[in-house]
Amino acid sequence: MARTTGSDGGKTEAAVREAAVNLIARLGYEAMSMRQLAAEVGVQAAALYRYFPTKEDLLFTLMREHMEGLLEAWNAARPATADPAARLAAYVENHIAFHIERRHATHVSNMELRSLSHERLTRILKLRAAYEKELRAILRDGAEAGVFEIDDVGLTAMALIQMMTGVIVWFRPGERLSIAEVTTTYLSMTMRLVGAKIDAYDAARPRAMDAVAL
Amino acid sequence: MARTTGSDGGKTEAAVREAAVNLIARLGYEAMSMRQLAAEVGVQAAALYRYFPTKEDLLFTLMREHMEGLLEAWNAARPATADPAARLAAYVENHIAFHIERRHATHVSNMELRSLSHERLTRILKLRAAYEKELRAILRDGAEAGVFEIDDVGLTAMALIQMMTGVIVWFRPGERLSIAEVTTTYLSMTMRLVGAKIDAYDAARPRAMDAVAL
DNA sequence: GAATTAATTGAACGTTCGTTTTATTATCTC
DNA sequence: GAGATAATAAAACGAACGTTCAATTAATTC
Repeated sequence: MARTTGSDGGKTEAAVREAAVNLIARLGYEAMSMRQLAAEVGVQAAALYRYFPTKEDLLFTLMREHMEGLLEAWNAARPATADPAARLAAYVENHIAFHIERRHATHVSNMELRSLSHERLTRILKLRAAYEKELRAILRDGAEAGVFEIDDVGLTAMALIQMMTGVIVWFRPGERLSIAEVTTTYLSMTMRLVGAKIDAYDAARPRAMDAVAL
Repeated sequence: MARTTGSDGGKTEAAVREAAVNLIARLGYEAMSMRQLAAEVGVQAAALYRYFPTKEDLLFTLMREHMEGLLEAWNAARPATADPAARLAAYVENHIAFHIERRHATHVSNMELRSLSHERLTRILKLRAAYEKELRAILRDGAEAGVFEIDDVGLTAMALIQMMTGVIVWFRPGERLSIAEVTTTYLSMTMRLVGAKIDAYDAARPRAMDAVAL
């Protein structure tokens, strides 16, 4: 046999990406074989090489698009205001929503970095650094404006990101807590952690503005 | 050749364990080959099987001993007092000190769980659950006593553990910050996060007790 | 110092891996 | 409907994998 009826390169590639994210998240990059991935897609292993020249190319593509998607999501969600508390709240909300929605891709991007070549690792880490820099800027502005109480901006940024990203380790959709409840709790923990002077969680929500004492 | 002069089973086994932790942390369990590990120890691959019947046995042994060590360290560091803030401070200090000291082993225990058989995975997760239960008990006591302000004990415990364990991702001994500085900052972030009513960091240190307003 | 035990080597086993090559068939173009 | 192109199957490649086994030598025992 050769080309199968109804075969479509676009659909196959999309199916490969989705299956790869799930398989790598579950088994790990090294443990997933190309034959396993092909079987999941319903295709022979050789067919995968029409879309990705090597296994590492596939991994890198998944990671790069995940990180670019994260930066794009933040650029879309970034509020216009200069208020550090409102910006921090938006950052937290975007981060948690994005990571819960893409748990598997996040797992891959965080756990499989060591399987990339040096050059590609550097490119992914640059994207990550750009994203983290945004948080540090918010924390620095808040600290300088006196609305946050922060010992060490860099260290606090890392602590917050680890805390927020950690959600994907234990969160399972449809269990005890909803995404909204988790986000609310993480927001208040974040605001307390940075020593926010006002109830910035409410202040960050325009519809609740009038109820907040500024 | 066969047995080499000066060869000693005890020393070889210890060398295997140490090399395995470092190699698995750096390359990942699946990516590390038994031949690579043997070369690191200065021995042939077959020699490894005198000490560990399979590669997975080696992994499991490293993980189990790491988790047992963590529980033992906490049992040794656990303070006698009932004061939640003091107990929380002790938990944070012990957690950070232990994890920084054993960065590589922690990496292995956190990242390679999926390479364990179901039965062994369960055993490791039980040890982890026992350790996390200790933190939840502290948080619950503090919330009930009114010295902590906590929305959700389980969620706060997970957030704190993720935040604290995250230290091993970016901390490198001998760089900008010392272990003591990191611990101090994490302690104050923790106390703010749980809404501790008093400066529990100082309260947890007997020598500073008299300076704290109770 | 002979017998026993401990520690290791070197070679080999069967399997699986990522990848390549070639052939074959479906779909599209005109 | 013929020709071009896209999408896949099937088979094969050499390399590397975890593991086993027999042989060999060092250290220990008596």
